Amino acid sequence: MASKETEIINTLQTGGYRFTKQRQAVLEVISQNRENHLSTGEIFGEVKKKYPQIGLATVYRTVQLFEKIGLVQHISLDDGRMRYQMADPEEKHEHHHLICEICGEVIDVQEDMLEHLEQHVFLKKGFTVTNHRLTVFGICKNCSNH
Amino acid sequence: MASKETEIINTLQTGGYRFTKQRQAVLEVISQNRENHLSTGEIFGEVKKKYPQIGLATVYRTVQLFEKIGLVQHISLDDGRMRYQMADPEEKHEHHHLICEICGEVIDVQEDMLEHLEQHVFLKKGFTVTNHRLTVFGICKNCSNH
DNA sequence: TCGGTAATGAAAATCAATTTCATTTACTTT
DNA sequence: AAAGTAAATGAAATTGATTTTCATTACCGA
Repeated sequence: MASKETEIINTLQTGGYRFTKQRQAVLEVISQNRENHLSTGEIFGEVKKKYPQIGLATVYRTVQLFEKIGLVQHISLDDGRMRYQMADPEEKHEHHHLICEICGEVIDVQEDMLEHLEQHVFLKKGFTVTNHRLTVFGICKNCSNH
Repeated sequence: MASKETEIINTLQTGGYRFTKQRQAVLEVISQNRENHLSTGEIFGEVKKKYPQIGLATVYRTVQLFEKIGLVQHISLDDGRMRYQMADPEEKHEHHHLICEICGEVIDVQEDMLEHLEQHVFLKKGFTVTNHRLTVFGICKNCSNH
């Protein structure tokens, strides 16, 4: 059985892409910050700790490539910048986020509560769902307890 | 009973704001394009037809003010610009959008299919929902029929 | 009408993201 | 291992949306 990294290298090579040091470093940072929803700029900052010579454009190009091959997925928290996180191959859609309006914490929600919504929308609007993004705003448990 | 516009003027004045020609023009454009989900730049373009002297910054400031007082709401279609539409005072939350991945059409979904999700998330995560945003991607009826 | 505050327009500044381009790196073929 | 070729990179310039600055103008209450 191939290791996780070997798999990734294969996926890249199949598409004619290379697994460079820079790409490895970007992947490492995203992978080690699974719960942090880093923006591209933040990823750049983390990667620079290991590879100070890396360029910002490379990070932008890399996360976009990773998203194209399904390695990561972006989320938008409406603050004007893209954030990236590892994609779960088990999930057919993006998962959802709870955003605390006080502390800004982002809590992932894995379960898909929207299965019947897809059928509903198809019947009512003739719209075939391929993906969805749900962002829920509110107050997290911590902030509720002062 | 106060007219719609009188109400708006009152809401503005209560907050110490004024109802200027520019604000009236911006409101008119958003109001007359309820189904168009105009971006701020597009609103600017429309308003300029009536008030060529209006500045872009004024439009940006105006839509943000309108959102603050609850007159309009923004939606983000992840294309890097904010869009604004009239807020429906009947709705306690934002409504939802179906976005066709082929033609880009944005279809509004008024019904709130997520009421039970709020309770579920509160019980499971201790998270109190104040608002949510659901964006559904897929293929619209037109594009399905070639 | 006067005085003060809010609002405006134009231009400059910011900020995320993209593009350009010359250079470097990494596979593939000798 | 060396050469050839295409992909990848870094730095800098560019773009596009949005925000800020600042001098000027418009509005409201005394």
